[in-house]
Amino acid sequence: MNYNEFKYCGLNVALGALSGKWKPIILYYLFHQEEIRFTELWRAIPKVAKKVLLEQLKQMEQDGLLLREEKNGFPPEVWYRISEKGRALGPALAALESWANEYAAEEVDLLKIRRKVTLS
Amino acid sequence: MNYNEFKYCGLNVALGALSGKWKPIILYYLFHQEEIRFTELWRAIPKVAKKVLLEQLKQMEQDGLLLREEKNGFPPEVWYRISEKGRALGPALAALESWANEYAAEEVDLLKIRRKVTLS
DNA sequence: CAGTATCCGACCGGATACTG
DNA sequence: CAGTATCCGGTCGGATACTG
Repeated sequence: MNYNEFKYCGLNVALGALSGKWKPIILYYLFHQEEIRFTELWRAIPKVAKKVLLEQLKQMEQDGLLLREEKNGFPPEVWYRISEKGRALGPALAALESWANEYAAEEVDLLKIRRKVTLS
Repeated sequence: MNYNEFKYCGLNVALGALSGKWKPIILYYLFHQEEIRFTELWRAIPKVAKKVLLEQLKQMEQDGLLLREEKNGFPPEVWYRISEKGRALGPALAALESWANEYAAEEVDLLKIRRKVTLS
């Protein structure tokens, strides 16, 4: 595999779909809650700006990780749920987590972490 | 698991260690090449600035993903190789890759992707 | 050859106010 | 309530020149 092949390889696609400050925690709630309303999710995650949360949800929807259901009416009511594609990420996420638990047991203050996962 | 626990969970640690534009491709070479010299790696990855490549290698070394061996003398000669901890990421990376191959078969132009994976 | 020092642009995430 | 519009600051990555 040379560089040009690598650019398109699946690993980068997967990491790209996970790239976003709040996506892991969003996935966590979607995995454990079957269906969650926007404001509920927003309140569950303190310190995230509404705009940013919406951006990341939109990206995840475009990537097919979650489903967005809008129940029309007023006031608006939007529910998010994990998609099949998103749920299929479960094993990979579990593998990452168990790796960290085995090899990086020390807690890390993630408030200080700020590294792109982006690709080229 | 509430928000504060989540901040420290293993998934975020793992994604943090993978967060960096060139880390996946660096890992690729380390997985397949046993030992690789800096310039060789640099030449293998076109379009990456030497400074940036060094930064990411240093982060990966600090995270314990790779080992850096400096053979003193002149000219300097530095070899990088995967560590045990780094190699242990293999299954998780393979899981991500197979997920992408199954669910995101369409190729994506990664040159256009630029999303942080960062955490909070 | 490996690494450092600068400078810079782009982008991401944060804060706030506003709309339908 | 869900979403948009602005504005802003920090940080990451890119380019280049330089050093030991």
